[in-house]
Amino acid sequence: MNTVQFNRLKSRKSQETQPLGVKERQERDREAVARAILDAARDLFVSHGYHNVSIRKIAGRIEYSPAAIYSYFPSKDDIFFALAEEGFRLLASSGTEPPASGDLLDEIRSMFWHYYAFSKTHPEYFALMFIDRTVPRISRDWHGFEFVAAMKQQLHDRIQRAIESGAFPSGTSPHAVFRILLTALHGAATLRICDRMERGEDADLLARATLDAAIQGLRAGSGVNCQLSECVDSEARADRHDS
Amino acid sequence: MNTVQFNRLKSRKSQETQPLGVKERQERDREAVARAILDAARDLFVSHGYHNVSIRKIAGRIEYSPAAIYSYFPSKDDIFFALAEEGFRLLASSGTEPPASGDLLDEIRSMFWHYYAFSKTHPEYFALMFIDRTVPRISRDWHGFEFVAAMKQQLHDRIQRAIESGAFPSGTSPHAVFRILLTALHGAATLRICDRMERGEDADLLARATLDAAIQGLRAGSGVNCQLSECVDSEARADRHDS
DNA sequence: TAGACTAGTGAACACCGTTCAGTTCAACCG
DNA sequence: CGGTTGAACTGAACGGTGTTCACTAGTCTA
Repeated sequence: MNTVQFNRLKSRKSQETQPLGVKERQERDREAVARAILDAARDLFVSHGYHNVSIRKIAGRIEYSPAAIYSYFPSKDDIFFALAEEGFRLLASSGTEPPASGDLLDEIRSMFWHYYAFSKTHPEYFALMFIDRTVPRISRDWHGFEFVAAMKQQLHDRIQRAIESGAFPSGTSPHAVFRILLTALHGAATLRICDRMERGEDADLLARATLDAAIQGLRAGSGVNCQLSECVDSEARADRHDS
Repeated sequence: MNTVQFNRLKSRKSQETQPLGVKERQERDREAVARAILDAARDLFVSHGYHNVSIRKIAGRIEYSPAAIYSYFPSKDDIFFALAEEGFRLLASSGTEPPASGDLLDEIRSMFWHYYAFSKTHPEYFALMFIDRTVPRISRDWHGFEFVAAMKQQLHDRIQRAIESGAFPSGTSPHAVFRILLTALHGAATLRICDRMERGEDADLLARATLDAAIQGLRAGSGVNCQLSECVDSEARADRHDS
């Protein structure tokens, strides 16, 4: 069953024939159970790891039968997708506030560092959001979250200002800086989470060194004009019109 | 059953009471079947993706019962570990030959690029080797492969020579360069494989830009003296004694 | 109060990794 | 040659997975 059909099923009885309050209470009940399912799923996957979460265990924890879950979520993947959205919200909500240290470059560094820090404090969320390949919807749809776009915009703006202040060579694409730094840190984060560090290697040090090297390289003029994606074009054009 | 017990089981009948040739033939047969199992597993996992490989499907493909597999491999994880080793051998065998272009920096760049190229030509191998979190042995044991160490040593040497030639600031740790560049490219490779690129983004361009930025940053002196891991110490000391 | 509708269940289906008693059969020994 | 051994292999099972569906119990509407 696809999501459209499922949503139709959820609100099949939408003619307002009930006295006021009944439908609302039913809706509240539904939402409470749905939330309980997500809470149980989150508990399991945060503490026991992201595999090891089964429909039956979730159902057991909320004392429902496994089949009941399926009238709240069309599939296990959708539960994980909802958790991923939760993760993105978590990342965005804790990462939007820059430290306002005065030094633009330091601010940028610490905002990117936040991405890596998130991978440490919420490894299971991070794995689900950025590494998992079993829930196709995540890789397809995560760019659609508006709070992710907002976070990205904040970083873009700050990078733009850094370019204007001369921290990066003029003509540098803010989006390219954004993607390159994120990619570098993403490497460090995934190496750590997937347990591919060398023996005795300090993950934080490697992450820091890789981020510093990438920033330094960009300041030195690497990738100044590279057009990494189509949307760079439009965003860059918009930026140019704005300023 | 652990591996030691399993190996003992494999060669339990090792008293030479048979006429010459019989034991050899039996051993050859065993190896042929083991190879057939790995071939079937590889076929399935290269073409149908790394999940979607089940013992029952492997058994079906070689027309054995699922239980038969377990007298050749102690568990499914061990089959995947054998495939991962195959992958590391593949990566090392195709990556040891540097292009000898004359420019040391270009040689280094292209040897690292080979890592990223491997992630494109053998995505399932790459995912199993560097991303998978379900087969603990891989993350634990892959550093032990001697051909991996050899490949690493080659890169270390080349980086060392680049430092001596002035391409990187003197005092730069070859191991730090190695890890930082690998981390940066690893980010690009995993973003691509896990399908977390932006819409319309060119993965190769991002990888190239990230690698270039990191190289440029290291040339500019970022991370010159950072000690990323314990073995850096010993290796760096050995290097110093060598030269 | 009769009918409609909903949430929830139990049982089933088709998979999965793994184990084990039992069969088959080639190789060995007397 | 006949009997014995032992390895290879199988079928069936165990406990697990995601998912579906006929059905029940119970609440709300008319």
